[in-house]
Amino acid sequence: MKQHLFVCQGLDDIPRWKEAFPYLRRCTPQQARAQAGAGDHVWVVSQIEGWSGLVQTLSQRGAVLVVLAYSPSSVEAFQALNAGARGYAHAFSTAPLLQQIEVVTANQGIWVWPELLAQVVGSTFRALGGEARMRDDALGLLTERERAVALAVASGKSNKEVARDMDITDRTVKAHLGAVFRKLKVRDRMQLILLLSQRSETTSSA
Amino acid sequence: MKQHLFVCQGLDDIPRWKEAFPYLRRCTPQQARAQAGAGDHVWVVSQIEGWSGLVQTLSQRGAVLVVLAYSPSSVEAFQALNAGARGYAHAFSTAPLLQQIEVVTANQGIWVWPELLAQVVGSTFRALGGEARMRDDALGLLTERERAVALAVASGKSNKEVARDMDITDRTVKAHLGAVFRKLKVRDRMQLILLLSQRSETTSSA
DNA sequence: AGTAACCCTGTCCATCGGTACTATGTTTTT
DNA sequence: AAAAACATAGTACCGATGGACAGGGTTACT
Repeated sequence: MKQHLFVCQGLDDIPRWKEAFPYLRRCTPQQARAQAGAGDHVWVVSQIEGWSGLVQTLSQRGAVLVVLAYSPSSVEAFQALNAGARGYAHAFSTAPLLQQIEVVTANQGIWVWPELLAQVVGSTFRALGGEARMRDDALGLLTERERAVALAVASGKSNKEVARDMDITDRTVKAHLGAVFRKLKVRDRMQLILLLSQRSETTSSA
Repeated sequence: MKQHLFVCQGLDDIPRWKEAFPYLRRCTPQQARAQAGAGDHVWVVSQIEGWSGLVQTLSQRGAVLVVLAYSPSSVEAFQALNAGARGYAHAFSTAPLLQQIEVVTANQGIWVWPELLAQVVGSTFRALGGEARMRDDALGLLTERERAVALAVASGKSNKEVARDMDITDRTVKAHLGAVFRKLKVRDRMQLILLLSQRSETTSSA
């Protein structure tokens, strides 16, 4: 029989989840690794250590994986999907939404947090489209200068270094960078570098 | 009322489709463009000219788009999804499958031709997922905890997040991280992530 | 002329990040 | 037993970072 496992660290015990799935079982990552099999639905909170490894293992085993995030990000969503998850949603999703996600994933569908959908679709399927258009969705949103700043920062430079290289003030660099963060929906330069390096990685291996 | 439109050129008249959706209406691209609105389900055969433009227009209008292909390809799937389609399937899909797709897309999900999905999901990117794997001289220098911290940080997490995930203080995270920087001879987390992603690239190609 | 978008700069401020130094307890090695 | 390595955690310091807010200058489109 298909079982519903909910993998969390121990603290989170949200009534919403039990409300959505009364037959749901909480368990530790270890238990999930031991018990989950093909056809099972496994919900994983992205706060647990090594969640992506767990997702990868169980999804290869044929389980249906959904990753729940307390603070969703496009980068993490990308990682989740690449690890084999079929869903990526906010951990505070309402019961009806959780049920909706269950319906979708049970039917071979993919469910991604709406705010991130465009981003994730762009970066996930970019690998198949060739390198010409990858600048279009992510970097295409940016202006000339913003793009320059983004690329410089993504290469590991500090704001000051970028400022010196571009012959502008670091205030201006910060201004551009702020716009980049907003447009690409990332929260800091670390996530920016992850987002931007994904394209060269996936393209190079394609 | 939500209507189901089926956009085709004129030749295809597959019984399967009507079997799956008795209330489905066939129409031309022009009719679809004129009639389809928010909430409508529109199935578009990728053989019609300018299908991606149509998909884009209607999806922006709030319609649910599914692209049907006679010879599915990853590139075309990519185009479809980027144009805003929520589904991409084989035109000869069975009636139950079509209904399944309808369920998924009606619930904000994405449905992609399974063979293609495997290709996408299974492709590349083990950069940050493989914490279980012992690899690389660089990470080999690190202790267990240092490696865990390094990988967590390299996946874009902040010190606090890593601390929470590993159930230790952020001071300790800093301590480990300091050791990582010293051992790997990098100045900050930026260079760490650049180093690690560079490594996983070479590893994946090997 | 007016609106908008972009580029540049600035201030203020809260937080984060990295380093230095210290310290305690555990395990392993010598 | 002594030494070394490790994991944890604390304080203190200071620069880097990112957001909020406020401008001024340019170009382009209406």
